[in-house]
Amino acid sequence: MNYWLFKSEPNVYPIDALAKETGKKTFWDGVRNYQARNIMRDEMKKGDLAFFYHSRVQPMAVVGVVEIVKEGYPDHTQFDAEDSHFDPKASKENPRWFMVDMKLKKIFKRPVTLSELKEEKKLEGLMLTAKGSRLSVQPVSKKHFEHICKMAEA
DNA sequence: GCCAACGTTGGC
DNA sequence: GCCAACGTTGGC
Repeated sequence: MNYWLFKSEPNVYPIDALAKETGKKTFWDGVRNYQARNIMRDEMKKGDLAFFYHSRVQPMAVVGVVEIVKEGYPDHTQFDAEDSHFDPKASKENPRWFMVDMKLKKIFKRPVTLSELKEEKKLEGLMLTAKGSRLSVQPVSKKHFEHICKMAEA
């Protein structure tokens, strides 16, 4: 079992929105970065857990946990000329972009803020806090995942 | 709103 | 296949 982290801007899609989805799950469309795509297409497995991180807006923090409920499949927005994520080079026979389905597991009562993540020595090597790291879907080690969960409960 | 860091594109 | 130009991300 592997662990991950999704970034989201809360003004676009806050964690609260996950709880309101029909059937309590949502597809994570719109990712247009090859590294992130590869992770969703090839590496994420059903049952994997991931942090949900709020970026760009204060407080920037890990705000909860989601579970992967469906493995990588083509992101339909790439085929839709009306959609802002439309990709003219993608076709249904040859899709370029993939997404997964997730469902909410837990909203932290005490979100773990970015500055806390940076200060914690045990989280050295965490991709999120690495300089210049912008990947919107990224891996988290088991050790780091568990430690951040502990921080959220403290 | 700024801008550093990074990713992608396209001319050569 | 290089790399300049451009676009985007995301913390500050």
